[in-house]
Amino acid sequence: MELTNKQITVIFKALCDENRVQIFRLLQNGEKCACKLLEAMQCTQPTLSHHMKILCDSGLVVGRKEGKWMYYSISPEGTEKAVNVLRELTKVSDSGECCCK
Amino acid sequence: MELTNKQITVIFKALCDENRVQIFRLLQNGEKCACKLLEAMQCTQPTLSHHMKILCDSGLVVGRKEGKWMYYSISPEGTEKAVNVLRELTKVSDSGECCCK
DNA sequence: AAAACATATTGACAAGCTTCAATATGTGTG
DNA sequence: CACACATATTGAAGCTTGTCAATATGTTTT
Repeated sequence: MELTNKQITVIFKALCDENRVQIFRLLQNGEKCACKLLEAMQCTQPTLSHHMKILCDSGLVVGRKEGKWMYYSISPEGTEKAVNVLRELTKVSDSGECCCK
Repeated sequence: MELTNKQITVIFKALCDENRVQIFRLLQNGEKCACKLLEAMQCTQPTLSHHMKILCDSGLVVGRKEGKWMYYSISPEGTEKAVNVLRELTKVSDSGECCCK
């Protein structure tokens, strides 16, 4: 299953913002509801909602709705996939020399 | 050695742009000089230079100067570190439940 | 059904990023 | 030393992203 360059950028955009990195740290000890995340973060509710959308789009985080609450957690499948993508993309085959040498 | 949130974003910004993802693909089969990369990419020389700077800043790519040529390659140390950072940041400890539950 | 609550969406503005033309720096060559 | 060449830097334009106030949507409670 090959990903396009575009799809790859979507995954890693999750980690391109300090606030979103902070959200990962908050989610490390398990699922958290949006209200708890909002308490811990220093931003408004719409801003948090925006970041959570980007995180979910990346596949690294999954959301689960329960009544009026929204629970977010780190996706083991998503993160495993991200690690594999990173590994693949940075794997060196070294099958040749550059002509300029 | 703990990284700040900011430092983590610097690493993954390397992979937030389609062109830079493309550059990784070009570097996968070994070190390449800037002129070869420029040939393969569809951008101007200053733009490539800018992307290479971001890639080097991330630590995922290293540059080596030889005469008037600049050779770039994927850094095994940098990529290993990035994988570890990604693993650490997305590791779930699951040491508690959210209060809202 | 209305009120209270949690989260999402919209629209606007500011900050940051990508891109290029022009120019600068540094290296080898005649 | 002057010229050609490879790459880097600067400055400006356009696009994208992050942020917030205001508002909308959907859920529970009274």
